[in-house]
Amino acid sequence: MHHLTEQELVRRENLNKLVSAGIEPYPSTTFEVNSFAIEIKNNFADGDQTYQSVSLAGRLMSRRIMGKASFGELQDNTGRIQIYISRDDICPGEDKTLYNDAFKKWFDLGDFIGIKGYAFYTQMGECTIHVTELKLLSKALRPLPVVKKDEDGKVHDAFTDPEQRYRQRYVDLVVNNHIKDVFVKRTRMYNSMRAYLNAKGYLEVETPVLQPLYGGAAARPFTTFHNTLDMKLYLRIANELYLKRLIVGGFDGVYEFSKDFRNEGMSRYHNPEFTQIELYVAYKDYLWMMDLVEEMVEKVALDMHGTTKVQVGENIIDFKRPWKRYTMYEAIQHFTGIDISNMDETELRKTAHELKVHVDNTMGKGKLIDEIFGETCEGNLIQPTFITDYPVEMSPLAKKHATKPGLVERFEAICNKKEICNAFSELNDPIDQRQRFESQLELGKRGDEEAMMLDEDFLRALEYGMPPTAGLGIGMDRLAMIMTNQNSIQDVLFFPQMKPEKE
RNA sequence: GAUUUGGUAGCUCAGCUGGUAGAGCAAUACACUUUUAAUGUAUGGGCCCUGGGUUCGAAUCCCAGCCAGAUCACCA
Repeated sequence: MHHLTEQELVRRENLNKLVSAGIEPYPSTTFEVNSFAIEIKNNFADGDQTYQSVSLAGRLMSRRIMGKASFGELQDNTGRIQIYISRDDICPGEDKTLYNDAFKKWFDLGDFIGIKGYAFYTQMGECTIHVTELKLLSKALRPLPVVKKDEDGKVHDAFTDPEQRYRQRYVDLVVNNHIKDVFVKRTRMYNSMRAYLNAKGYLEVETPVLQPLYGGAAARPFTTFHNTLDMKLYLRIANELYLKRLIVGGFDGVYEFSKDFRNEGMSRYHNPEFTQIELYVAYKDYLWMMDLVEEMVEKVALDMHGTTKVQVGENIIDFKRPWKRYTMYEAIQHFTGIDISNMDETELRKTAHELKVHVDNTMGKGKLIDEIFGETCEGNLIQPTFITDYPVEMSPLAKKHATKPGLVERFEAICNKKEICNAFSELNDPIDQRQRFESQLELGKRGDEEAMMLDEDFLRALEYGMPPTAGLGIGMDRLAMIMTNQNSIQDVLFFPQMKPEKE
């Protein structure tokens, strides 16, 4: 129990006084709500016979007491509306306790109240509820930050400290009502994608979070332990290998919104747990998948904003199809003027030095190309752009390119300088897949902590035969950042991971 | 991890080259029946992040640490 502040003590005293007066501070009750703040404000016109018997519930967020009458603001799920309370309306009899003592002294800002009354316009022209019945629904024992707007609309005492906002998101949501919009939009984004994929007939599935072997991506995992099985388990870093098993099993299209966990650094783009959607569709390849991504993301933008154009920071990003497409070699040539498509490792290393790209001796050909691309191209790609045909060394789960040796059939979509999706024609040749795993094991032995594990059961599944399959992963948090114009992943997660709060 | 900025009342923040801790809002008390950042009068409220040091004296200067933000590098 922390030390109580003066204001917390006052609120506890107020609670006791309410109880003494026979007013239950936490009544067990339902309160029938028939209207909402913003709905009334948007629809009520002076003189209308509508909204003459309304019932609302929410927090009391401000109070202006003028003797026997008071104004205040009630904040419900939709927003705020002014309320007008006159003593003799809520206390028609001799007993004025509810107004004189309870409302004026013992209620506090932040308390949940239920009101009944009728809408009207004040002399100042503000849509207001004239309260005829007032009921305390739940007492608040801690003071909320009081954020105010002056007559020019300028905000005072804004609750902006990011640490407090993230740690006490409940306060952030109450006080900074616009924060809700970000999360409502995020859910709308999920709904839009679900609707799109369901309409195509793909099945939403669930696969294990606790995995005896982790796989499907290059990343360091979290480990945990199962007592009864007496075994080490990993929290998944991707769900790719399980979804492909389902394609082996005969589903033509499966997808999963997957909460994944990676034990790596944190930044404004990285949270230890994050969400991806992964989609696998049988009898398709990566070129087909590229069309799907364009179509789906364009639809998401339309569903969320009513237009394909989305403001992100200082840029307007247009998701209208078709998006630009470059092979990785073309992109590098486009932004540096250098054609690296026929270079060997030595020439690539020399080129990297000339371009002032930081490389080291452990890097092979594929990694060198990837570094050159990342340094010279990514930062230039604001509008959604597909980059295709990656070096095979970087893509142990992707199918070798049908016509281009050393490359795989893979693409990423880059948008606002960041990767938003990664997709390929899935490697379904079990012998090739085993060799790729084995070269990953070699990397692991050399100290690469992100190297993949060899998954015998996954190979067994492939040996039973997997149809040609296109696979896709989209970082939902990254996409949400773009679609809601937020600068940090913490702003699109309700509860971003934080260090423990000190006492 | 590197660089950098910050941590003072419930909230937002002042506090200069060291000299008794400040404002607005919130809270408490009183007044006020159409206000709206309500108003007026009065009142209370502080481990100045933590620990060392310099000094007669530290919120302030120095060192170390903790926490957080921003930028950069790597994984989505």
